[in-house]
Amino acid sequence: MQNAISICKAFGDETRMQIMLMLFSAEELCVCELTAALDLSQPKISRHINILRGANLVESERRGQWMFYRIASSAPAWVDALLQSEQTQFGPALMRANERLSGMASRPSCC
Amino acid sequence: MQNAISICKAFGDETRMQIMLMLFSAEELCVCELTAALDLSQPKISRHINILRGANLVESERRGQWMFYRIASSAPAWVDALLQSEQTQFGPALMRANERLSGMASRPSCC
DNA sequence: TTGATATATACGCATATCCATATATAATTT
DNA sequence: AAATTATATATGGATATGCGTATATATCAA
Repeated sequence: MQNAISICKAFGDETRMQIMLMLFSAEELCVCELTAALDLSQPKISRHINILRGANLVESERRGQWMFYRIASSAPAWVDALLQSEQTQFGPALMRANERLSGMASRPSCC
Repeated sequence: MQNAISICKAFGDETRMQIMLMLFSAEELCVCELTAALDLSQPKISRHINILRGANLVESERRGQWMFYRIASSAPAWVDALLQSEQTQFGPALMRANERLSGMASRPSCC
């Protein structure tokens, strides 16, 4: 499914909204980075990321042992507008998440 | 609640998406018009309209025995973009709904 | 007040969703 | 191959959501 209803269902959960907002501001993150940033369990992140993938909201790419996720380029334009608008509302929580991300030990530095 | 998560939850259901699309194209409709247009039971329409109201997506106004609903002016801009985009996808179904609405006997002709 | 029409809500049930925990798979390193 | 790290999935249980039917409330007309 790639229709608006599935997309809205995907956005209708705080964890998934937070994941999307993190990907929106960071371009690309792996599961362990999201786990650290949002201070949530790894299975929880994986499970929710999978739902976002089912709604075609994120694309994945394996690089070594890491799975990197980013917002799908095929997402409708209003998704961008939504995230832009929410970035403001979620401000404080997002700040804290980004601080945790910065403070993360041994961040997968890419290749 | 008036945040994006509640709004997305509200949009994450086909009946509610259809109601919103009808209101988007018709400006203002009462429950019995929605019931006829979408060919759904009255309690079902009422129940879903109430959820839309809880998400601050619609405003209501009683006029005589009828309750008229329209899309809330306070809705975020991306809601408009979403509906505009969905209007295209839902095309055929919306056409049929509007035909049923036109064919409705004794439509509440206002005031 | 009685009856008719429009709308809202309550109830019981089926299904979906979310969670925490445990475990499986996959890539990497030694 | 064995150990380690990263990620995905399975399981059981709690809560939420949606549905149909029945009923309550509200407005109007007579």
